[in-house]
Amino acid sequence: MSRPKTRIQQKNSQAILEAALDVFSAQGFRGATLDQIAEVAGLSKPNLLYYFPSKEAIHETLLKRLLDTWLDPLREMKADGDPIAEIMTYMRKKLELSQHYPRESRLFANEILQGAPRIRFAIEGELKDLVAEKSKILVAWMEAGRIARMDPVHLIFSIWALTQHYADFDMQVRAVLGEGHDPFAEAGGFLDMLYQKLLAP
Amino acid sequence: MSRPKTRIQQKNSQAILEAALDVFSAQGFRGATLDQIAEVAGLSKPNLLYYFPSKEAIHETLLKRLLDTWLDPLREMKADGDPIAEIMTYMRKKLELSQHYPRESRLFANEILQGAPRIRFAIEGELKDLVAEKSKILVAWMEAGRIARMDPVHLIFSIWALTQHYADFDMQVRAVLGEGHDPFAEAGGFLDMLYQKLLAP
DNA sequence: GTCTATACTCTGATAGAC
DNA sequence: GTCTATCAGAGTATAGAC
Repeated sequence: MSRPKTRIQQKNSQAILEAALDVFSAQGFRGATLDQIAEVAGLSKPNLLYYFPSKEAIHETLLKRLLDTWLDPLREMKADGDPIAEIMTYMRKKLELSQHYPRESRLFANEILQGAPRIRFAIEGELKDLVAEKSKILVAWMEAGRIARMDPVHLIFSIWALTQHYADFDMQVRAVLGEGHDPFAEAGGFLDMLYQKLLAP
Repeated sequence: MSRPKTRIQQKNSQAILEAALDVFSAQGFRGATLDQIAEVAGLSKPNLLYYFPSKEAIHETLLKRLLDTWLDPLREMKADGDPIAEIMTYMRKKLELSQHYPRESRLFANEILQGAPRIRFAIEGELKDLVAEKSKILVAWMEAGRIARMDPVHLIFSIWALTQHYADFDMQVRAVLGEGHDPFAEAGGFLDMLYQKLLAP
């Protein structure tokens, strides 16, 4: 994708991606239509295809942008910090992503649910490597007796599962809680408590 | 839906639902096509529509069947049992559902991700009521000092999130773990340990 | 750069023969 | 009950005027 040069191109490209994120995350790739995206973006359908060669290309661009945002919090977990604080911070940042970027979370969930046809390479490469790297740090902390011993990869899975649940299953969470709840605030307290107990050496 | 009478009708209806579960769970509602379902079921497309009036009807039938299976383990959690054993059993049964019925889990996940357009009524009614009922039991156990105090609804959410993750994100789990792992066996051990620590009074 | 018009394909559903 | 043929609508993408 060549980078747009004029200000109008920048603006329209952004509007398209923003609209596409709305629609793809809510309807899935096949469920989304260019008509919907064009309407949300305030452009005509052919104009959409002036900026991106295809529906597929829009989707691919979104997934690429997403991945970095998604992995950053884990990248920031450092071996020389306080183990429990580092893990709690990671969990908190993932929960904040769920809260503030639920569309991105659902876009990702849709993609993985369907076997990750478009980002399999990144899952099997970048993501797997990053988890392996951070698992070593976790194991070192365990061996130093600073956190409880457990499978480090499943510990990471647990953080993904527990935080993404609040974005991906938002509809269910809110329906079950009923009115007068702040799901993310409550989740923050609950998960703090959970990981304090789980990690204590 | 009137119940089929002949053996052939029984058999074909079952084959269609089985095939549809395959396709809907992997592709989502919009992503699935009647052609795909017909091919997997070994029938012609018009023949499919002889048994079910529409694509929508097939999907609806699947979701209806799913819901009972999905709620049964929670229904079985009894106030007069041993609190920790009851909760552990519930978690284990949910994990077994993820392991043995991953397609059902993904069908459900697809539906919730997209705002549960077709089962919203059941989420807001049956499911919400069941969770409220079981939350009372959990709170009673907490007040009796038999398990640690915490938000009972988020405790239930945590079980859903942690167990369904292994079905819904199966592709990611396996990719990150790499070869030579049994995700569900490892998850079982990890989650046992997690909930022992979390629930201890 | 943007729009109208349109080509072409896919897909859900129906008609009607057997 | 099952099949072939086919319709109608939706949806992606392109042509070409402005």
